[in-house]
Order: sequence, then structure tokens, then C-alpha cells
Amino acid sequence: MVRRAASENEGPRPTTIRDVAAHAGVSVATVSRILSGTYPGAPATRTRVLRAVRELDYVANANARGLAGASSRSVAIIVNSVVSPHYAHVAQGVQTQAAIEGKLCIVGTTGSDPERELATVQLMREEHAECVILVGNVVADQAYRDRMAEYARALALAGSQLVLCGRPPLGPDVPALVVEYDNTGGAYAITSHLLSAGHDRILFLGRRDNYTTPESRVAGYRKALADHHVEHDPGLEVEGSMERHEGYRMISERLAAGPPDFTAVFAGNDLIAAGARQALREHGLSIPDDISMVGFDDLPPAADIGLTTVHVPHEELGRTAVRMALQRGRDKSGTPERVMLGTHIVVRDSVRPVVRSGSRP
Amino acid sequence: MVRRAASENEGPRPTTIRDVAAHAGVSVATVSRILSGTYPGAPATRTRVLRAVRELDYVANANARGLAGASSRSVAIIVNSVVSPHYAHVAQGVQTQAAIEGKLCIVGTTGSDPERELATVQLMREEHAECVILVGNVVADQAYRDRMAEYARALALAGSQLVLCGRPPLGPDVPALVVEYDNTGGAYAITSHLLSAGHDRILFLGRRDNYTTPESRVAGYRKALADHHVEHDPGLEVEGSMERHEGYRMISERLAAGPPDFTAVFAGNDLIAAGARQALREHGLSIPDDISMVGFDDLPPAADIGLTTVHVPHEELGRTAVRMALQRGRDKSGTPERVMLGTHIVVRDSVRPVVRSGSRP
DNA sequence: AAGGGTGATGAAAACGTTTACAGCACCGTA
DNA sequence: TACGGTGCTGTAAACGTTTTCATCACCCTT
Repeated sequence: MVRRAASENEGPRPTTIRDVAAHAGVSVATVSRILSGTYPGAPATRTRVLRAVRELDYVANANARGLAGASSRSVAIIVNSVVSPHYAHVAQGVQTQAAIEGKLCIVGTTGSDPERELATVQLMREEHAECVILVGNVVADQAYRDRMAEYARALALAGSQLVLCGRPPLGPDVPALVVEYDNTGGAYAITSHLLSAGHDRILFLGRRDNYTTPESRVAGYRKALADHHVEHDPGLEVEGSMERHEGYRMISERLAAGPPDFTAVFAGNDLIAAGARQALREHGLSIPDDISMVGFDDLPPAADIGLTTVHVPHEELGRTAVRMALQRGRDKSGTPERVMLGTHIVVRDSVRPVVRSGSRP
Repeated sequence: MVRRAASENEGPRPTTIRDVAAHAGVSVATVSRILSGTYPGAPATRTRVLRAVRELDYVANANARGLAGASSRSVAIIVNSVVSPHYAHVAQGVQTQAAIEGKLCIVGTTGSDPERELATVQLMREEHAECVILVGNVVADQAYRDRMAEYARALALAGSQLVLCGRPPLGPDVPALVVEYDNTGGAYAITSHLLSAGHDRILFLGRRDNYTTPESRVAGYRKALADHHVEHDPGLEVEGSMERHEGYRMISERLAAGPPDFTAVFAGNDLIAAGARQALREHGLSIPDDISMVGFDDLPPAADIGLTTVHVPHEELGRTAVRMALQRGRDKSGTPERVMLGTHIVVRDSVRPVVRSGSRP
């Protein structure tokens, strides 16, 4: 808040809409109207204004614009971490769509810390973004649902729209949009792929109860077993989180306890697969000759190691989230509140048919 | 801009500082002062205000705050793409430091399109972030320098601070900060590592003139050769961009032309290394038994394929950029304008000493 | 030629903060 | 007891837009 006397020139200040108006010989209202595209305006005036804008290198002040009630020019996304490939791809999708719509993207990271998540949501509330996209796998208990419902209402009050991305819906009376992808279907399909190749001892890596994503994947795995009339051995479901070193640990511990009692591995995601693969190799087991393996996500490591996996439309998730939110901002009624995107298998080279010893005497 | 009659209640509206003031029985000025921490205030008042904030679930309006002249609460970063690991890690560093300082992070992506870069910078100018961090490798011509200088001045005028991250400085009179890392030093060190193992035919993959990053890496490579008195064969420098498929292409084309005339490969970055490795394998050459290989960046693919490489402090780049910019915002004079972070070799398992045929008759 | 409509423009009131300035009570000192 | 000082607090003026409402000029119809 620097006071400036007319005579005392303390350096240039940014150009305002008033400068543009003066330079073009019109009122600020006219400039505002022409720039926001609300109003065609007389061609002559229009030209003069645009020239003034160019000559003065004017850009609007987003704060003033937001304050005066115009719709915000930004969307927000909250993720655990930007370096994790899944989040990075979703963020990329959000970015892309935001750029197409001429909007900016605000990113917040939580490091899976609920405390920081709350703090970030508060910051987003301050910012009045058009929507806040919350992405990622979470604990699916009641406390979580309550917290999300609270976020949704607070954000709605601030003029934002909460979008849950890859999370389950909260309930009918919570003002939140949901974009999911088909975890269960993908897991079902790829488990069937293994079963068709004759594998009936499939080790599932990365079970984690109460976490929505691994839970859905396990569900697809079990359903496929059941539909193929293969007995379900709970001992084949190994608990662990969705990280590379966890995949390494799970296989190492298992093989330390004895020789493999499985012919195929279904890794909860590609990172786990990469870690598991390394552990298998260190035990002299190669993929796919000794053990078949599939993953989930179809992220960079998968192509590198020739992994058959389930493709998840990461970027499309982000883009859809933005599209839905903005469309809903325009037309409150006609837009769906929930969308589920499909997943599909990508076949590479990590699965071999089972050779049954003694089947050909 | 909805008009509200006192009687006609059209749904709740977000709490403002006025509501808080009324609820606590003080003036808005007092609330503002206490919340911004400018002023201690009387303990009793303080308590009352904070309670009112809690009870009404008040969060400040960032637009109003920004407009009224308070320093912005956000930093901005512009990258080519969020999914590219290098950018993702820098962005993560920016995120982390921003969160520590209680600030939000605005991210823009350009897809290496100068047009979009300009548009993004304009959006950032509108946003009045405290700093705008521009990261990435670029064409190092005069047009680029002019454009950057223009950005720097425009942003400075809008109250922002331009920070160039991993780019060379622009000149003394341009208001920009620079955070670099030692490309040449790292390339020198890892080339020396290969030379010490007896390799004197080292294929450099990913030369690209006028691009700052590969240029610096080639420079380190050449300097190491010279210092070790190894003749420099320009035919060993292969042109290509910094992508995985380019590494694949470069090796494939070379091997299609004849048997390898090199014993080691210095890939311009880890992605090139991954692609090159795949091409070598498809020609029946394995690493490190047949060919030694080193990379640059120390990003995820490197650990997976056991690649000896140069570690780049990606996250630290981002954090340093934010720290420098904010510090400079506080204390205009005392802070440096340019910082160079060190790089160092990470030895894994992709280099073997040369076995000279005939050296032991 | 008068009247009604239409389209472009301007004046001014918001939006929700921060902050300069002024006021006011209270305390310790002269 | 009067007086300057010291802390708190309130009043009100910015900040730069958008938007409502009013005005004005002009053209088409009758």
C-alpha cells in the first residue's frame, strides 16, 4: 500500500485497466467488457482497446477479477506426491484440460498426511478455485467419509466443486463429483488371463484391507478365481503397500521361507511388480520362464520390463475430472455426478502357459 | 454479484472477516491484524477472535488479501511436462518447500511449446505469485535470451521474481535468479570413470547443439577425454533428443551399420540409456559384459536397470529455487543471484574394465 | 416525421481484505 | 493533578476488477 504523489515517481507500477481505458479513450467498463468477451462492442472501439492492451502490455489482475465475482480461472488438484507416476499422470491430464480451457492449475501435495491434507484444503478454500480435485487411494472408514463430506460442503460454500478421483462416492447428499476407474474389472480380466494360461496358484501381492484401491483389485482377483472354479487360498494373498521395495520384500520373505508354491504373481501395481521381479531374479527365477507375472497401472516401469498389465486411463481421469467440474459449473442439473472409466489388459511378455509335469507321460 | 435482501435468505454465503468481527465483538481491523500475525493484540481479544474463527469455520479470501496488497501466498512453476521424471522431481521440491513456507504452488505446463510458454507466463503474471520458476533445458539462442529478459521484467513489474532453474544466466541487468547444477562436472567425472576402466572408445548418445543441457554434458565428456589424452573422435558423438525411443533409435541405427566400434556408452540421460540398453540386448549384447554403459540424472529407470550414472539433485533444485526467491523477497540485497548445485557419480553395475585382446599373449 | 426499439457506452457500487491514521484508555512520572 | 507515553482498537481509504443501471445516439417502422 504505497502512496504515490503525482510528482514523485518511484518506479513504474503495473498497468491497470484504468491505464488501458485512458489510453484507448474509453471507460473502464468498456475495456472490461471487451476483454472478458462478454460483449462484442463496436468494432472500432474494440480495435482501439486491443491495441492499447498490446501497447501497454496489460494483463488483468486475477485477484481483483476473482474478488469482483467473476468466475475463477483456476482449478486445483491435491495429490499425495507429484513424483509418483500415477499421480503425475492424473496431474498431467488435469493440466492439459485446464490449459485447454484457459485455466491455471494449483497443485497441493499431502505426503499422505491427513494433517497436511486438511491444511491444503483450507488453502484451496482461500483460493476459490473452480474445483478441487482430490485424487488417490485412501482408508475407507467412516471418519474419512465424514471428513470428505465436510470438505465438500466447505468448498461448495466457497464456490468450489469437490471432485473425488479414483475414490468411491460418499453418498447422495454430499456435493461431490466422482471419477473412478474399474479396478475390479481390470483385476478380474487379468486374473482370467492367468487362469486361461493354466495358472491356478496365483500369488497376489499388495493386499491391504480398508484401502479402497487394493481392496477392489483383490475383489476382482477373487471373483475371477471363483468364476473359474479355482479354490481360493487366502495364504496366497500377501499384505503390503503399493511401493517398489514392498514388492521386493514380499517376494524375498516368501522365498526365504521355502520354494515357490505359486506359478504366477499378480502384483497389486507395476511398482510392486518391478520390486518383485528383482527379488525373483536374485533367487535365480526368471520371468516368464519360471514364473509368470502381471501388474496393474501400465505405468513406465511396465514397458521397460515387458510386463503384461492392466491399463488405467490416468490422464483421462484428470481430464474428465476437470471437464465434469467445469460443465457442472455451467449447467448445474444436466451433468452426471459419477463416472466410471474402463480399464483393459495390455499384453506384453511376462506370462507363459503352465507346463503340467506328468500331463504327458 | 447477487443482491441479497435482508429478509430473503437465498442459502448460506461464505463467512467473511466482517462476520468474524461481529461474532467476536471487535472491528475487522483487529481481526485482520490478529490473523495475519502482524500484531500481538490483547490476549483476551485474541482468544475471542480465534474462537470466532473456529466457530464460524472462517478462511480468508485470497483474492481480497492479494488485492489489498498483502504479499501473495503462492509460488509458481512452469515445466514442459509433469510426467517427465526430472520435472516431476523438481516440482516435488518446489512443492515441499512451498508447503513448509505455508504457500501454495501453481503449476503450468508448456509441452515445449513456446506459444504455450508465453501464454502460461501471462497467466502467472495475472496471478501475482511471489515467484515464477521456469525449469528446463532450452535452445540457447539470442531470441531465447531476449524472451526471458522480457519475462523477467514483466514479472518483476507484477511483483513476481523470475527464477531460472537448470538454465544459464541471462546477464547482469536482468532481474532473474538462477539455480543450476553442474552438468559439465558430472559428465567429466563419469567419463573419467569409464576412462579409468580402460575404455577409450566411448559412444556419446544424445548430442544436441544449442541446447544448454546436452551441450554442457558433451563439454564435460570432451574435457575428460582431453585430460586423459584420448583422441576425440567426433564420429562417436551421436545426435538425438533426450527420450527413451531416441536411445533405442541411435543404437539400432549404429548397429545396423556394422559391429560396435565402441566399448562403452555414455547416454545423455537415463532415459536414453534405457532405450539404448534395450536395443543392445536385441542385438545380443549385454551390459556390462559386452558393453559398459553410464547415464545421467539418477532417475527411477536407473536403479531398475542397475545403471551407473550421475546423480542430479532434482528436488534440491526446486527447494533452492523457492528458498532463494522468498529470501530475496524479504531482503533484496543480501541474497545471491546465482547458485550452482553439485552432482556426483552413483556407481551401480553397468561398467566393467576393458579386456584388451592380445594384452596377455 | 414521430415513436419505439436496439446497441454501445459510462458512472458508480460492490467484492473482502489490509493498513495508515486517529482516538482512547491507562500507566508512570513530574 | 496534569502530562507525555504506550498499547490497543476503530474508522475509512485504498486495491483493480465486474456488473447493474441509466443514458444516449441511432435506425427502422408507421
